[in-house]
Amino acid sequence: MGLPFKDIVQSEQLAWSALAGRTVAVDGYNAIYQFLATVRQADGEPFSDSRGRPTSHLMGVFYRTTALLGEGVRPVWVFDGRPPDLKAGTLRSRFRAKERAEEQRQEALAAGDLETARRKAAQTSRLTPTMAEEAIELLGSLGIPTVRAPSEGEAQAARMAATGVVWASASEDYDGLLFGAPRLVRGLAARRSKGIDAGAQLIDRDRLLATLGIDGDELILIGIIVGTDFNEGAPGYGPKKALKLVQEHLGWDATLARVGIDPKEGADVGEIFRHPDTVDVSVSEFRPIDDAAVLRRLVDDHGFSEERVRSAIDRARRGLRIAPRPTPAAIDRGRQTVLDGFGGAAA
DNA sequence: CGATGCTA
DNA sequence: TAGCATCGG
Repeated sequence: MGLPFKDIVQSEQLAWSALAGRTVAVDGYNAIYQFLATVRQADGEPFSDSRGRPTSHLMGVFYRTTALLGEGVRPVWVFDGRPPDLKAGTLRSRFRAKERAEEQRQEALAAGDLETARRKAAQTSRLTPTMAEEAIELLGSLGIPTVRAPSEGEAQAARMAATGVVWASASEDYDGLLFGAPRLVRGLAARRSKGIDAGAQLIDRDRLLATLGIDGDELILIGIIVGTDFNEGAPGYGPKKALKLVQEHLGWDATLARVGIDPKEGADVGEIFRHPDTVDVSVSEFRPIDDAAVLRRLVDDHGFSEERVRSAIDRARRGLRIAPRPTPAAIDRGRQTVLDGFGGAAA
């Protein structure tokens, strides 16, 4: 995750009005990690209930979902399954980075440097299975469809966008473009209060490829050169240099040879992006919000303010009255798409 | 992060 | 009521 594509990808501003009525696949782990890192108190401590159980993930999922619904955006939340074996190295280094951040937090604390301690604490966040389960259960009470991906959530979301089950994939990471998502929405979290009708940014994959003068395989090639979750990348190559090289159209093998990436490794990583492990879901409908269940989960179980929860639900319900725009798949079949549950996968 | 309160 | 501060669990 986190391909450094910012410098080579251009996006267009997407107003909330352009998103209203659209269904998007939200990368759940991507979003929840952001919540764990940023939904914190001034002292850097994550939120927790009276029994000490973390609640930052629930706050983030609840308020973001109700905010999106309030704008008329219909989010299907997609969660990771088992990571590909090739991701082991990335997972290991993330684990080490967390350990290092924890040490640095302790040091900063001992030195009385609260600002650094707070920053380091944000980097130690761990997303536990319990957190994911609680988030999925809460989304269920909100009537939101959730999908458990067989492997990478990012790949599953891209597949859903590619098959037209949803209009776009929503994530802060660019990986979805390599997985073939025709539309990627970034910054969906952007606060409305900040700008007038701020909305988000849209990256249209076909337009991007046309602008760069490359094809989908070559986009994957750029990823492999700069490094992905599944390989290290070539030393000395950033996105601009990689793009320039790929634009020479030397071909897959010759390009990898030029940057010194093992052809077998390149082929394996390319295969993950071209044929990721995904399921074709005929995903589910957005059901009505079950107020009592939401109140029980947030207010009774975790001590949320009933007034705040009720007002967020009201906001969401107002947005749900905005007519859904048919997804591309629904248009293909000439009828409204009906999404169902967990796509048949265990949740 | 997103919601709410306070201030001018 | 826009813009900033701080609260939320």
